[in-house]
Amino acid sequence: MSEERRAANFIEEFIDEDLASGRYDHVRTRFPPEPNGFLHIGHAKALCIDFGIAEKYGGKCNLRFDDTNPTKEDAVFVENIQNDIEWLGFSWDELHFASDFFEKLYEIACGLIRKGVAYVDDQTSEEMRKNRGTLTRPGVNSPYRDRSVEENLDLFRRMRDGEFPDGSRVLRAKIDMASPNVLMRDPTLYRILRCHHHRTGDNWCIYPMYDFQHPLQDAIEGITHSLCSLEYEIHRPLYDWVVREAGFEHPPRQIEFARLNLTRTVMSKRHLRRFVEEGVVAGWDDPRMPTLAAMRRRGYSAAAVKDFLGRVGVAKADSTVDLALLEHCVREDLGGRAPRAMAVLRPLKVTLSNWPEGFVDEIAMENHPDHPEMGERTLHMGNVLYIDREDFMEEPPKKFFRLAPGREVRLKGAYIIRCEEVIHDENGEVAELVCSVDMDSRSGSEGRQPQGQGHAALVERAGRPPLRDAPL
RNA sequence: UGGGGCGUGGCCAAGCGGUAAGGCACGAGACUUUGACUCUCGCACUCGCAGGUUCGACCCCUGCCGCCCCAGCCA
Repeated sequence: MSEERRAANFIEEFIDEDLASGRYDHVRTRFPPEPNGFLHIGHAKALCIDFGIAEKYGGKCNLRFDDTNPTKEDAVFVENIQNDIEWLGFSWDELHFASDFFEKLYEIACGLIRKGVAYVDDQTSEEMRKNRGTLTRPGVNSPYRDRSVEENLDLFRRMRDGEFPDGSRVLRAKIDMASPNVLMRDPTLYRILRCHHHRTGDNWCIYPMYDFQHPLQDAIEGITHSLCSLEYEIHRPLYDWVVREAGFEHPPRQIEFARLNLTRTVMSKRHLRRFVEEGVVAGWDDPRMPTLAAMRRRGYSAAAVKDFLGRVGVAKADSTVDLALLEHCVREDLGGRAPRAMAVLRPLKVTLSNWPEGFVDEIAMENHPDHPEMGERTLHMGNVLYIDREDFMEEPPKKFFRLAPGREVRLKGAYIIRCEEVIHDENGEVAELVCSVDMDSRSGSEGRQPQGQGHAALVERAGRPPLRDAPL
């Protein structure tokens, strides 16, 4: 680490501090998704931070699946998540699954019970909720809070052995029911849940909660900096409590940053999942989704996505980034190297009145204006073509330089045409245009540019080739 | 009315006591057979508000105001 290197954000400042103070002599981060859906652009931000920080400090980043809630998870998601990470160009050091550590976590839980800082609670979830108090009122201790270590150990073992029905008991941390931080009011560590797990099958009927599993897993993996989003800030005291009570020597340091929000974009996995399940979209990779799979399908490159995330920055203020920035990054990336194609989104029929009968011209169209090596394609032009309705106005305002009654425009790569007649349908809508074509104005020919309006017109836009190569 | 965070231009975001970076968006102009791209110029006398400390504050202190998160046997 060079001394002159300046921290690029507050996370790096913390890490620099830790390295300078000797708290750590290396950096190891982790990206910890729950395999319950596809990764979206918001996850990509966290991913870039996790992997990016490790890379910057010459450290390592692990990929870990926090698969502790089998009711929502599936193996297809773990496979897809790995694909997405690789697509972005990141390589994880170690690959872990929380489920591979269930036995270890169980042992640690027993250790907590022996220390007298965890107990089995028989209250119903309703009773627990009621006794937890409110934001402004402290909670009250569970009547089962002072069970003996032996009884707790026995009960917890029997929970694991499947002697009790789902939801009948939980293992809780014994902290402080009067804590102003509600999360510290004896949080649940384990719950009984009979559900087939995509990796451990039916081996377990008790599953650890995030607040217990996550910090321990970080500690077990030797993570130095556990980076996560702002909503976990209030979990940090509990995170530290768990790691400390479990006796880890070098506790990881949790640092929180603001998650990504984008204008006009639904980023909640809960809603995205609903869209998929209810068929609102065709799938997780439906082009309308904010998932990496969808963006890839739309032609966004990993470089563009990472460039965007880099420009967004890392901070703690809640924010909503303008979608225009993402689009700018994608255009900038694609603009210089993507082959061009023309399309008409809202077609308006144009008939050329003086086009030679039966003549079909072959128009050579460059695939990229700045890259002749990308070659060209051939479009076929006849007496009928389609332009976008946006490129015609019957009563053009001053700054409109495209087609209008009596005006000329050049069809990109082809001829100059003049609007001679506007045909309306029964509703008075413009239905078709009759234009004359200047057969001497073929692209490449000398000189003439459309006069009067001053500019050659862009008549082609996106969907369908305006110079069609097949009858529409 | 509890606790934890955050407030710099339309949207992000630098700034760490010495007199407001950068990007996106937007506006004006140049160029253009993609009105794209590119290029040039413009865009916070001011940093949520009000006091205070200081020669000097966005950066320090005090008090307000606003927004976000937390009462899952989700992560």
